[in-house]
Amino acid sequence: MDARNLVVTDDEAPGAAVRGANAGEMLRLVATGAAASRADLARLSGLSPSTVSQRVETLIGRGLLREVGAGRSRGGRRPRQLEVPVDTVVIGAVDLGARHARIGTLDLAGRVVESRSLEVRIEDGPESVLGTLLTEVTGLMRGASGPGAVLRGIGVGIPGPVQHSTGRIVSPSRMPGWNGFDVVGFLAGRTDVPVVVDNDANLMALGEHRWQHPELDHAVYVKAGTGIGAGVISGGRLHRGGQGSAGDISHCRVFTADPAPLCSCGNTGCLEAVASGAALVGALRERGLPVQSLPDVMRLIDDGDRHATALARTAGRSIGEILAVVVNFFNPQAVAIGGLLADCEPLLASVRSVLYERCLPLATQTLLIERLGTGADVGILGAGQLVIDRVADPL
Amino acid sequence: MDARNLVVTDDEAPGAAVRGANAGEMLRLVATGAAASRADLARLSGLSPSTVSQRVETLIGRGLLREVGAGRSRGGRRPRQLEVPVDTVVIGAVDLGARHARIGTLDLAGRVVESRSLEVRIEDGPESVLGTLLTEVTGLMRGASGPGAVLRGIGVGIPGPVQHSTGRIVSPSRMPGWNGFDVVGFLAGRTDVPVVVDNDANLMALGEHRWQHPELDHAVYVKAGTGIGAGVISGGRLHRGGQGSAGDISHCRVFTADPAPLCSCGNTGCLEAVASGAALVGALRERGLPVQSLPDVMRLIDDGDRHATALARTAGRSIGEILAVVVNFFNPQAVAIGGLLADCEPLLASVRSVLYERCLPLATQTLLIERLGTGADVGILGAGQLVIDRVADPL
DNA sequence: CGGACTTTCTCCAACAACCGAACTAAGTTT
DNA sequence: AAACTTAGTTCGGTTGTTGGAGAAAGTCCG
Repeated sequence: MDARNLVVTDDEAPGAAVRGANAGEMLRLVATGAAASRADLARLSGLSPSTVSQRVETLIGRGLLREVGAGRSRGGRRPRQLEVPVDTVVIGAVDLGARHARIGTLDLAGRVVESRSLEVRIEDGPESVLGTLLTEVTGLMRGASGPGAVLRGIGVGIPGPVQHSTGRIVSPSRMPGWNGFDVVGFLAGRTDVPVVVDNDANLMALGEHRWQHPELDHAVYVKAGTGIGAGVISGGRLHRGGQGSAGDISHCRVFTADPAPLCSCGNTGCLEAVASGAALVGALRERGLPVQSLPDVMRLIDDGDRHATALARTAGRSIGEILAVVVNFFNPQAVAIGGLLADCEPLLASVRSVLYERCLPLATQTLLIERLGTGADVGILGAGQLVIDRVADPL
Repeated sequence: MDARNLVVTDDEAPGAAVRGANAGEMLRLVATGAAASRADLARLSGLSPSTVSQRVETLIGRGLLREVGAGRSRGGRRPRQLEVPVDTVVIGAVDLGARHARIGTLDLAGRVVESRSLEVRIEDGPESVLGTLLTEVTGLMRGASGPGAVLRGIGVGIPGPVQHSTGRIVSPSRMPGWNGFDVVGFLAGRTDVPVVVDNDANLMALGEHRWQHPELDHAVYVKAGTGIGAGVISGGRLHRGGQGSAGDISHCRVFTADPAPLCSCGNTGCLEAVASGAALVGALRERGLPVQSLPDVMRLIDDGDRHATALARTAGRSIGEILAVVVNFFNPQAVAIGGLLADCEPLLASVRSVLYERCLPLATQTLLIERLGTGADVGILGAGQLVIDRVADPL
């Protein structure tokens, strides 16, 4: 009877040991102030001091990190402080939405330098929309950054299915004229820096995970806005699935009042047809209420309108229903809800309620259920992560 | 405009490059006859000849592989044939079920040497049941294997939630007296080889994935027997989730005829209360039909009983409903259904039908939906994989 | 003030896992 | 017999890592 056999070590989640050890994460640690020196990085990343030294060297060589004098002593030699060259490197990001786009510039830490929203008419087609946005982003960059700043990459989020490997859009539901469009190809022809494209919910997941839950292995991030989507983190990495459509829960069927609403996809009772912002707007208009868009609905709820609040509760229960299956199946450590609808407390409460009611206790006992911790910039933050990972890694 | 930027290489799935390159997989390649020599292994694993040579050397040194003369020439030097020492190394496996347990011995290739079923009374408690099964397995090993055979590890599957990291059982639903039991600790005290424990659906997934879909990155395997569970493969590896409860879809709510059946968990309308073997037995007995157990139900369906078949179809639709959410959310490349109920064609057809109806076309267009390709031994095959991965790796 | 710690960081040897090229070995084909 | 083929090893090199010695630059305490 050998004591060694008593210990069944858990198979380290793949990449878990490396987490915090890739270039993007090191930059973030430095930029957030979590690490100011090589020694700090060694402690936080789990790598040996020698390795950190080496890596820092190559990052400095690439202009992605720099030394800025000595810091305060902690009882020994003073650390040589590190800094991310915020003023010389810029990343562009676009988070395209249904009616609005969020554009921004980010520094190498993945932090937003400047961002703003602008209205877009998605039906103008990809060339027009993306062309304009690209111009806006480069304009933003030139305006905001120092004269020595260099654009190193652009990340784009699309509110529809994107094949991340090719950068193409695949049969989107509310983007006429965009089907099959090669976003990466189009943009790469208009700029000389790397371009990465992904689904908006994926970018949201990436942004929220890195900035709020970097330590979690498995998490689900739901974007409940005009449409409903989700981004999935598995093993610390974005899970895109076999066809890259993972997280697309918008057409899952939910329990509804009897004439199940018809969805744009042709099916009835889809989550999107019941719980999306578009569905709420539609339902309230049918009742003769004066709502034009989702913000109007939110205002009604804030004002305590019974019908609007009831609809929000129903929407929350429907989202919760689907998430209950997701939580049981996937057993994430966190479920976070973002998008405009996440600001609606009754909706969030309903989601929580259904999750606790319909999930295994084992799955919910340590489950975090929360509102997205990051604000309107979460999408471009995610885009920044994607770009930094491509630009900084491989070391 | 730089051509390099046009190429957006897909982030290699983690481990995909290594797949087929770990020790367990090399043994399997040799044992299945897919590879007979070092050169074959190099071709199939993607590793360089020198690396393969090296690895084979260490495997031979560990007694996990051996050389057996030269093979036929293919126009050049004759290969030095390799063989897995089937007669000197044995692995024990137990796949515990509700009323029956499947036990077996496997060779280093992960193939079953001998297996058989035996009845168990799970309510006798873990000490009694596991003690008996351990005795049976060691007996099987001594009987079947050559005199030089050495047991190198034991894998155990449990029909309930298992915390794989500790080897403990956590609040199982139909296993009175097993809650919190430390299976690994118990068995390690009675044998001197490594013991690994996991949920039965996870083992099924592991077995089916390795033997039927080793090339797939993402797949879902459903066990529809007396209970309903699922095993999840993500990134080529078993996904256990944050608490190790991933795949436990038995208490997801499904659409039901009006008085939603009460589940053992206290909720109503659970998948398990509608579509599990136990539920079918119960429903048919309520109608006064003479069924004692799931095989009786299967017989009724085979005989064309209307009620039984209708119930099976309903069960299939319910399973399909949940799987539709799973497929949309997870976007696997394959969904395979095993367990006794998978032999029921009407049920399988209903699952397929609902999946194609309720999933994104993008998610189903290349999705494989099939019956489990491996038979009753799939669980112990999975257990074998788990043990081999522990015994052979790290190289 | 000076010696004894501390902390920070670098240098170097070593290691693990891998690869490619050159080479040996042992065939077959023409 | 020469020319090719296939199989396998040896060896040096690459990459990414670690650990330890030790240099650099402090603080602290008697």
